[in-house]
Amino acid sequence: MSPVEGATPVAAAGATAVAKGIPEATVARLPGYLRALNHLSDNGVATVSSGDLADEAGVNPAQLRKDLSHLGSYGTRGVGYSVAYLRFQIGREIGSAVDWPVIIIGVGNLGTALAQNADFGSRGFRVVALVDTNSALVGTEIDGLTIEHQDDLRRTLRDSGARIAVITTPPDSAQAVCDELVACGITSILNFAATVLSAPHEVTVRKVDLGQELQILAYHEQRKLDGLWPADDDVVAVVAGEAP
Amino acid sequence: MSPVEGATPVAAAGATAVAKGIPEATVARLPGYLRALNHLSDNGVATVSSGDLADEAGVNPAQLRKDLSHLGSYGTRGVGYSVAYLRFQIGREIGSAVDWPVIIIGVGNLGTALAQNADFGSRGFRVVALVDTNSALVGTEIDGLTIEHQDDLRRTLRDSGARIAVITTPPDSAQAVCDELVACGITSILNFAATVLSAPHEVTVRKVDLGQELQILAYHEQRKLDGLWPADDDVVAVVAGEAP
DNA sequence: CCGCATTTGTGCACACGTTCACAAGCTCCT
DNA sequence: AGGAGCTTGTGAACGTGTGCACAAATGCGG
Ligand SMILES: NC(=O)c1ccc[n+]([C@@H]2O[C@H](COP(=O)([O-])OP(=O)(O)OC[C@H]3O[C@@H](n4cnc5c(N)ncnc54)[C@H](O)[C@@H]3O)[C@@H](O)[C@H]2O)c1
Ligand SMILES: NC(=O)c1ccc[n+]([C@@H]2O[C@H](COP(=O)([O-])OP(=O)(O)OC[C@H]3O[C@@H](n4cnc5c(N)ncnc54)[C@H](O)[C@@H]3O)[C@@H](O)[C@H]2O)c1
Repeated sequence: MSPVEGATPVAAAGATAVAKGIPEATVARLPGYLRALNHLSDNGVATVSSGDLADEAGVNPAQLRKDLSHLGSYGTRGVGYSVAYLRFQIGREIGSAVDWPVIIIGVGNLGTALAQNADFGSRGFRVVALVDTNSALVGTEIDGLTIEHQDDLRRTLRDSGARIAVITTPPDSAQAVCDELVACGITSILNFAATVLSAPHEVTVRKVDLGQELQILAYHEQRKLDGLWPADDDVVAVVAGEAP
Repeated sequence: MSPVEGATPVAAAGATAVAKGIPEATVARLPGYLRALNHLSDNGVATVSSGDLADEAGVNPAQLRKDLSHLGSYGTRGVGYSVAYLRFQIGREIGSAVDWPVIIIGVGNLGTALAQNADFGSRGFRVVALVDTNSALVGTEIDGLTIEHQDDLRRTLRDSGARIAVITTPPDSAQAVCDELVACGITSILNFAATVLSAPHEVTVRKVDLGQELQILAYHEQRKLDGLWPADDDVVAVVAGEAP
């Protein structure tokens, strides 16, 4: 589309896309597309059609094309999308080009599992700090990272340069931890505690509630057992990550 | 509303509500209301208005009322909702009245954390079986539960009576595990592996992808850093769990 | 017994998200 | 060079979700 576009995908990179307004629903699906593209790339696929990519990502082909159209026209009619180029463009758009530094607050069962999870690295994130209040934990190491005390949060944040915080404390402490993080300038929080966090509107807060997910499953399971199934014909295979 | 309504909420229980069609978006919020109600109940609150409950659950009051109206008319105009009664009704609707038996496939970092998580019990779920392929793990115990071998899946499912399966295996194995579960009659699956699972449409599959959540956060964080913030005035504090 | 303050339940309008259907554009083959 | 066969990008229809605004209903105090 641009006058000169080399074989190397990097050439035609513009500013951060349309600069404004990618629908939230689209943003929520872009990571899925990126994962699908990585998978295809690993298998040596160089070009992919919207249909095939949509299958891999588990969405409707029209939806995929509309989503991608919000980033720009990166496909070629009659051919499809260059896997490498599209991967680069989506990666740039959602900021997976850089390695985001992440801090984990609350190194219990879940916090430890997250800290040891190798998956994060391949997705563009790096755990750079661990914080807890339990003095028995402070000072010990996980994967070469020393656990710091919650009282030193501000210093730990400054030293590590973390930009995204993950809260894995018990629900009671979550709001207090959130307030402290916000006071220290953190504006992106992922919360695993089963509480609604209130934060200033410029702070992005996302929640992952396992219990909630199970309860939604239980609702559907109960309906099936109640014999209301398969009374109607609508699709029930639901894949959620954000809201349906 | 019903002619005779005793102090004990159990009296007026009908069939499974309107029997059909509670919007999916509402279903996704009901667990949150239930949690809020439990919290209020713990604090000795007996009656609550839609405004207060909405605050606790982090939603719009009108939304809350509309959601609840799908279950029936359980409030009293001029007064509000009985915490105990509403809790009972929502619990019955989403099936949290019973203790759902859960099986966890893949007892690694994450699977172990989930198995040890006491939260589940209080939300109406009980881990009744653990399965793995790693022979070093099979036979060992976690919280009094012996880890079974994946090859004995069918027998383990039958013996434990599990109705909901949680997949915490590496992504490569997830689809195979899913297929086996479906073949054994499981119709509700929660998947933590970063893959899109394909299953028959009568099987409900939900996905939790931490990497995806972080990437969505990273997108917003990048926009803030890019100085596109606070250029516009719209709300950005997003709380997700399902999808929008 | 009546009027007032309060809160629910819901009709309605709007915004957002999804899917269809098709013109525009590309490649390849003859 | 030209047409056949695909595939993208997008306008338009449709469906779902959200939030306002208000009538209906309840309790209370005088
Ligand atoms: N483990 C799971 O599988 C799971 C599943 C669903 C939800 N959750 C939720 O995730 C959260 C963590 O779960 P967990 O199993 O790891 O709990 P956990 O009790 O094992 O760990 C909590 C950790 O947080 C630390 N902590 C407490 N207060 C703190 C504070 N103010 N600042 C810093 N650290 C603090 C504790 O010392 C402890 O190490 C809980 O809210 C739980 O409900 C966990
Ligand atoms: N640990 C985390 O915090 C985290 C975060 C995000 C995503 N995930 C995802 O969750 C999944 C599990 O993560 P983890 O850290 O626990 O990994 P892990 O490697 O620690 O555990 C995986 C377990 O699954 C078992 N397993 C492998 N194949 C199996 C099969 N066919 N049947 C039964 N069991 C099998 C392995 O023996 C192992 O015990 C992965 O897909 C990972 O990407 C984990």
